[in-house]
Amino acid sequence: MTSSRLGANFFFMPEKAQAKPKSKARKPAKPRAYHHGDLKAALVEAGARIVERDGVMALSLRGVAREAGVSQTAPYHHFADKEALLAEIAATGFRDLSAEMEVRGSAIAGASPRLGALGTAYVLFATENPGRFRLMFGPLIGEKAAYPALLEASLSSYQMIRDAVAAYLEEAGRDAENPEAATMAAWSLVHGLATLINDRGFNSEAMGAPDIETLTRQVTSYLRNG
Amino acid sequence: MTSSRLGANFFFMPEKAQAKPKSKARKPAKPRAYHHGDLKAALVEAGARIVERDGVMALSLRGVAREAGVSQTAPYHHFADKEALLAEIAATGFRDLSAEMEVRGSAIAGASPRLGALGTAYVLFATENPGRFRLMFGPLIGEKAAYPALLEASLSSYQMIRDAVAAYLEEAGRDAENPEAATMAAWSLVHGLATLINDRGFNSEAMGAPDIETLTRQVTSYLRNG
DNA sequence: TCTCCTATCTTGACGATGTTAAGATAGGAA
DNA sequence: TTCCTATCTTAACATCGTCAAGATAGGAGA
Repeated sequence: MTSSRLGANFFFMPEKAQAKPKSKARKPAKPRAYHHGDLKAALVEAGARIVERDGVMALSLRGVAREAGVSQTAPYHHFADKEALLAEIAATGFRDLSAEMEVRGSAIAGASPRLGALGTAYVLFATENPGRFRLMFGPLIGEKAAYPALLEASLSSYQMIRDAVAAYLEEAGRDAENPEAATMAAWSLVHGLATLINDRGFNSEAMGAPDIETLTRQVTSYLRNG
Repeated sequence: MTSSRLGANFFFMPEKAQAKPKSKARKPAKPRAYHHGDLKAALVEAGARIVERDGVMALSLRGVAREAGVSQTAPYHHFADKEALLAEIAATGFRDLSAEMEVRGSAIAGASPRLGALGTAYVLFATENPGRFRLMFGPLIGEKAAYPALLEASLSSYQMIRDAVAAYLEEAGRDAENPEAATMAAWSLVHGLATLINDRGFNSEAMGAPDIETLTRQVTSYLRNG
């Protein structure tokens, strides 16, 4: 009953009626040679494709094998189990995230706008790759630290943000502050924003933010203005 | 390679070696009467119990039925499918979240500390009920807006935060600002923090924050000081 | 060049899961 | 007391993750 003021524009509201992909096509893409050139990479690629096309919950090991045109148990020669494949896909997500932050941030001069660019890159990556983003932070991978490649890639992303935050603090003459805590605040803000956007937690237009970049700038500005 | 500076204290690192619950006990709790008094509520309760005990991924419809001491297809007389059950469990999560925010926030006088109390309540709820929290925001429930009870409960929680933020802005003489955007910033911050804590995104002790309350206060303070 | 070793890939099978179909039961309305 | 219907059960199906055992082929050593 307390929801009447906001109406249908906030929180978990569907923006449009969206048809489920479902894609019942079950054709084994291509009959390949007996020894696939680099099946491991092909499986990761196929898995990422499925995750973005049909969603995280529609990702099955057998489905990935089908998409790669290979038998159902072939993946077990390259991954210990399904979770290991998911971890590898999630790792590519962190690598792509880092790359996108690098692209958007490296050319910018001041530490403050550079930090903002990283935040924008973060939210944009999340909204453009919602499947992998959910894989990277969702519960499908139980113990994420158990996968070295995933851990390495995620630490690398963290490090980029941390360095940008530290530079920001230094530029502001606040070297004494704990950069870890400030990093956590910055990361939390963009991460929460990305998560809420992906879950359609709210309608960005109702906030006067026409696109995600503007919205991100708008929200992150609160970290400076209070 | 960029991870050497932070070492093993950040991001997806396991805090302790944690044994998996696994609980292989398969006893049908109790032989009940043919017509269960209120099976629907019992199923939701059993599901919530499993989700917190064994994790989100270990939650199966058949398992919930077993826990409730009922046949495997009995839930279908109360829920359309598994997702509908999950949505109901997630809805109880939002209701409990709202209740905890109410308890921690209502007694506090000023709008600013009250907002801080809500944030603390939010993070505490997430860390004390990680299973349901992951259900509430994770990918297991695909289209969350399709479940009226879940939508209603989540909107109610949103409303509480929004009201607190609006009061905060008013107290600060900033009525002109868009409360939606400020709400999004506040929500994003605590939501991201809670998510990252639950995924063991970092070690709170390394940041000089002995407990979650202190950590939350520390991180949220950046929203005021920049 | 030929042999054979082994990583790679296959088929076949098992238990568990979500879900549907069809039948049994019981509590209350007529 | 009769019987209607919501509630619950058993049986079955396709799919999933995973293991076991066998087939294939590409390259190393002769």
